[in-house]
Parts: sequence; structure tokens; C-alpha cells
Amino acid sequence: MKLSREFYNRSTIKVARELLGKKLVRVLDGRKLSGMIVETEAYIGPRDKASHSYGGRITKRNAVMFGPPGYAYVYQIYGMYFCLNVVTRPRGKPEAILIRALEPIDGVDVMRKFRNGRTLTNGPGRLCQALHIDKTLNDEDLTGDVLYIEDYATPKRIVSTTRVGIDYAEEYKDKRWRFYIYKNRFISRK
DNA sequence: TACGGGATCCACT
DNA sequence: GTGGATCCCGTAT
Repeated sequence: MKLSREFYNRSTIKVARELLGKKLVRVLDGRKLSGMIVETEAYIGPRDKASHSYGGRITKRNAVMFGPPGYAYVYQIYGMYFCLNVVTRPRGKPEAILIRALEPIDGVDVMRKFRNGRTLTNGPGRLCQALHIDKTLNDEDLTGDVLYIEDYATPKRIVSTTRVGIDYAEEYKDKRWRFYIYKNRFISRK
């Protein structure tokens, strides 16, 4: 079953943990490209120094984070990659969850083509390439039919640890706000 | 209008 | 383990 708006309208940490084992579906030209979510990171703005919404600053890039829950926040990084986030909490509470890794399920042949034979979905930039997710999906409604998340599996054991690539975030860089499925072979790093 | 850096990935050593 | 790719956006001028 497709996750409802209410699923996303809760504690971001809780949603980040519960997204593990769910199935992310991207519909492209009538085909389903999908994977099980195996790794996530929570960004708890405005207080979180690692978050784009730190300090409550609204910009053109991060505006979706300040909107209602259940929407996709997609941004470009390092000039050539995209990252997919899921917005949580009500309008005005700029929190989101970065999807960092998937275990491929449907449309693997298409993903291989988009990834040019390289590893498919074990990293935020890679999975966006595999599922053809780019800026045009920013602000996409996750309760719609283009990009959505649905029930799939229940992880046996979840690991919580520190987030990746946020050394500048001072006291927030040590928060254990990254979650992954223990021993899953598709996580981006331990 | 200019400048600097980034929630990454890849090739190379 | 290291450095380069590559460009948009945030911030300051």
C-alpha cells in the first residue's frame, strides 16, 4: 500500500527508521523502476547545522523543505549529481530525510543502462541516476503516481550511526541520524 | 556581478 | 587513499 500523507507527518527520526524496508517506486515512460530503501539520513532543521534549512533560512533551493509533508526535495550537488529527500512534518517545519541507498527490485535492466554498467543504487547520487530522478521531480507529491513509496518488507535489525559528508556541522556531526538495514549488501557505507 | 564550496562519484595510484 | 570533474546556489559585494 502507498504511504499516506499522514505517514510523513510525524517525527522525522521515526519516519527515517520506518522508511527502511519500504519500496521506492519511480514510474518512467509507463515502466516501474523501484528498490527497497536500505539507508536513510534525517535532517532536522532549523536547529541541525548539517541541514539545508539550518537557521530557518528559506531559499529557492530548499523551499520545499518548508512545505507540507510527503513531497520530494531534489537538489543538485557537485555540479553533476542529484540527491532525493523526503519532506516530513507540517508546513513551516523544515525537516527531511535523505534516501542514501536502495536494493534494486523492478526495472534493473533500465537502471543498468542509466548507470552504464556500474553499481546501481548504493549511494544518493547513484540511485538518482539509476531511477532517472532529477530536478524536474523537485516538489513532486509522493502520494501521486510518478514517484511514491509503498509497504514492502520489515527489517530485522536497524543500525543507527553518524551521517556522511557533514564534517562542518559541529555538534551535529556526531548525531546518529543515519539509519541502515544491518548486513544489507546495498548500503553505501558502514 | 563575483566568488567559493558542496548531504558525491569515479579513476587512478 | 587522493584528487579531479563540473556547475548551481548561497552569500557577500
